[in-house]
Amino acid sequence: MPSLRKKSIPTTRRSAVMIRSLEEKIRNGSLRPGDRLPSEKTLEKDFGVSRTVVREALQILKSRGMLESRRGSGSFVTSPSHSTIGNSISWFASLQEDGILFLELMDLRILVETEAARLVASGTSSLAEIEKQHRLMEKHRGNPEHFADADIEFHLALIRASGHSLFYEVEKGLMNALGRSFARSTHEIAPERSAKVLAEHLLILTAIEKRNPAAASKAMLAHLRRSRQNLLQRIQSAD
Amino acid sequence: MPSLRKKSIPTTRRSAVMIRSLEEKIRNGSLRPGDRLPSEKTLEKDFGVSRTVVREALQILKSRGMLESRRGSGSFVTSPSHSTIGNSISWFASLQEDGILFLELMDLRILVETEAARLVASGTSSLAEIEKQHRLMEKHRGNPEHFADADIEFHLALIRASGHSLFYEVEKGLMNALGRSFARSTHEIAPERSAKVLAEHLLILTAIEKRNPAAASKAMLAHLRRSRQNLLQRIQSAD
DNA sequence: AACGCAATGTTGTATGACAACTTTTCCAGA
DNA sequence: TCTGGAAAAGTTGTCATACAACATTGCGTT
Repeated sequence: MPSLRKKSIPTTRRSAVMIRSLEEKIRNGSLRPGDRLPSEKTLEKDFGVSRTVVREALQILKSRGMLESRRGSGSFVTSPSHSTIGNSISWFASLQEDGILFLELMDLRILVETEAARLVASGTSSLAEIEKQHRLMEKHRGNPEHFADADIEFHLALIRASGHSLFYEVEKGLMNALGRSFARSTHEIAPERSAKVLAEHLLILTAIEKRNPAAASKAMLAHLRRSRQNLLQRIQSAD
Repeated sequence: MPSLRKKSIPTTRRSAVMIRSLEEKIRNGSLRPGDRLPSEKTLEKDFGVSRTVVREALQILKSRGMLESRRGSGSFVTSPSHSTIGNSISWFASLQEDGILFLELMDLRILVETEAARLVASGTSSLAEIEKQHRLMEKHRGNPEHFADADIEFHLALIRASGHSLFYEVEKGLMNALGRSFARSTHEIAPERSAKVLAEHLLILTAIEKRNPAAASKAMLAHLRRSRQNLLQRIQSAD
């Protein structure tokens, strides 16, 4: 059992210098989103490494969401909107099988959405999309699957309307992580529950339409707190 | 989900099925943190693919922080402690050079830290680490660099004390993304400013020590709002 | 038993080849 | 000249093989 702080500084991987170089070029703007990178063969020569290393470096940047490759065409710098935040939140959630982490996800969701509701009510942006999703939910009251979808879309539309791009990215990630394992169990919600959800949504929507930030955030807080409570019960009953 | 079927599904990558399989084994516990994966040669045969594909799959899992490889030894499942949430937030922030995004990062920071302060004050966890960082800040009042470091550590320690692992991960990412462009300009803070920071921190700390959640979150909110205001001014003056 | 050291196992890198797909080029025909 | 379309060239995806760099195992000598 060595593990005694040996000098074993793991020889810097050849791909690392390449990654730093490419990152720098992206950061300082000489490679901008949408641009095509030099071909792998070219990069091979530029950096004096084998294609193995080139592909490894590109792979790492791809899984960070900075690049994407299209077969036959090339590798391109992507815009950061392709939520890698969401992916990492999902991964963060994936390892804990105890439900505690889901509660933590819900905690963050409460913070973000409550603030977003306040922002929307304070602002002047169009509420058409939110109202549309609300009507959709009423329409699909009988269909649990569509109802749940519209529910998610309602919340996402609200955050979009807040104009806060980071909140939106985070929320997408949270929804994704929460949704996967809980959407199914949400399918079997009783009719009286969906009525309750609709009523709470209506409260939020009304407050926003009246441009009342305090009421909007309060209504959202109440709605999500109840959601969190449901989640908690489900987790405890599962143990 | 608006399934916009792209024309011609571009052939699922061979590595994808491998990734899903390994992810599943990690998730259901048949591969646990610390365990060694089968060798690449073995995986080659198990999945019927070339080593290229095996290495690509492993690489993706590595950059998600799920695995690490040691040359000559093998690939091992890592504990999810160092999550990649921070990296993706940094990346999200890296491309926007207009300061708007920094404000958004600050917005999220305000939400998370305000809530964390409330949690710490409500709980019973030890405050030793927070107090230690506070004393460090006082000690380094004259040294802007060390002062800024201790400042960051103060806030991180506070969130650690809240016991909320997701908040902590998010905060680390935010600090990292904010810190880079923020820390430098913070170097030149005037002495009266550092005094103000210390006073505000003391307010927070006192409220927490008195186990007064409302006061703690209020003090934190005031502190960070002022920080945000500073950031805003600096951005506007830079334009 | 303790130590030294070779054999073996594993990941990292290089090289070459072909498959799958996209973009460009160029030529025949109108 | 212009157009259509097929050939050509370019690019990423995958396979196969070989060796280098490093770690671990196990055997044989002391």
